[in-house]
Amino acid sequence: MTAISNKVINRLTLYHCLLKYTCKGKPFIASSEIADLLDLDDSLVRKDIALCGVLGHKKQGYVVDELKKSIEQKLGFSERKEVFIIGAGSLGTALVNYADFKDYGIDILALFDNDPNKIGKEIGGKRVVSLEKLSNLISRINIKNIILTVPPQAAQEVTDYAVQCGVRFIWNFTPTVLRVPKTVTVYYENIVSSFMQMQNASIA
Amino acid sequence: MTAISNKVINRLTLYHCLLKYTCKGKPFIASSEIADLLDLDDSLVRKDIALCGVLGHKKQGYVVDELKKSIEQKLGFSERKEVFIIGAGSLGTALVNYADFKDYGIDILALFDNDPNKIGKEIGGKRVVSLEKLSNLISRINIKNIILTVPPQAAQEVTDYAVQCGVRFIWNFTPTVLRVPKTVTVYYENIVSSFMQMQNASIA
DNA sequence: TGTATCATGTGAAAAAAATCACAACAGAGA
DNA sequence: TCTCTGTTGTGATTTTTTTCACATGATACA
Repeated sequence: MTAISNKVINRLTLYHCLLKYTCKGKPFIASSEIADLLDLDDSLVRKDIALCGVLGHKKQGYVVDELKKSIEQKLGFSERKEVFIIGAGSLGTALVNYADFKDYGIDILALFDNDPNKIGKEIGGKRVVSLEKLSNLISRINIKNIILTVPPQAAQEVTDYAVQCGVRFIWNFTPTVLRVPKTVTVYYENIVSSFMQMQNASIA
Repeated sequence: MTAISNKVINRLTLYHCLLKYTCKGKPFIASSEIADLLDLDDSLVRKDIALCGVLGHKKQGYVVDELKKSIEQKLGFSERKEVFIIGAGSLGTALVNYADFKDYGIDILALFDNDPNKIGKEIGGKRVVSLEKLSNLISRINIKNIILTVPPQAAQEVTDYAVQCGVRFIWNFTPTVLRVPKTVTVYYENIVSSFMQMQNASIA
């Protein structure tokens, strides 16, 4: 089981979306179809698929259902991943409501916030809890992942606290760079950068 | 003016966040500081910075203010980019409220939706407009960019319509792959993939 | 049954990205 | 003033990623 690069993860996830929504009902799909839709080289698609251990069929392509399941397995979609959201603002709310998360095993347990008007209420069926309780809850149910959707000014402070509480992975939706110990992984969901990359595509 | 790769754009944007929030007040910053915070090689940081045409100072590093401005210029943060959001659900709402967009020149003009309960209302200070009016508005004010935040089931249909209306760039927040003509660019904001990449970091 | 076709699977080559290594030299401090 | 240090800037190397090219062989169809 070789490690697989982020680029491959990204593409496999897109193939999976494609199989899930675009190819509904089709029994087979060719690498060239996937490649055309995503503007990739077809041999690259085949190599990605090979990493999932799926074999295609000459003159037919890949079995959609099998390929979809193999991607799910390879990327661990069916393993349950419990997550807390810190910051019950509109982005936190949007993520709680992101319906597809459950198909990927991403299970949001609760939201945390400091705002007394929000604490105790429910958003998207999940309870909003006082940030003070984070420490307690993390140790009790051993949560490793948090989604950070607080205002940028508060990001580092909240991060320090979360790290102290034992968090291991921080999915950072704030436009800030976080100072964390080496044992903690920050993944930057750099929304603005995405936009710039999109615009760049016009030149490239 | 050489074209610059998406990876570089991504990193430069992060450097910019860092300069904006983390380094407030400091006059200088060394490539090694940036590298440490972002877990990169310092020579890579220097090469990225060189692409912006900024020169550093021996034994001191880069002038924070100058570097920040140069990144803004290189990535075109100050050029105004007008955008429509299609889909006034919770994700659309979150993006309208994303305060930092304006610092990057991203200007959301309006939201579009089919829901009669939403049409005519305001979200985050922007008007929600009937999707039917998209064609008209696009041709009148020549909008090129849309943010797509509709439910995945509706994504392709709305995309077809938007393309027909003359849209050039689609920032796709839905977990779907879109069929578009070669003249249209889709940028996939593959939220789930980000999470998987984050988890992957534990192994890598 | 035979043949032509078309999609796979994969080595080899090319391109892109990152790392290494170090000369240069400005600045700090004795 | 002199020396030492720390940081830049960059050429060379390595690693990673992508593309190219094509042999293989299953399938459709006559």
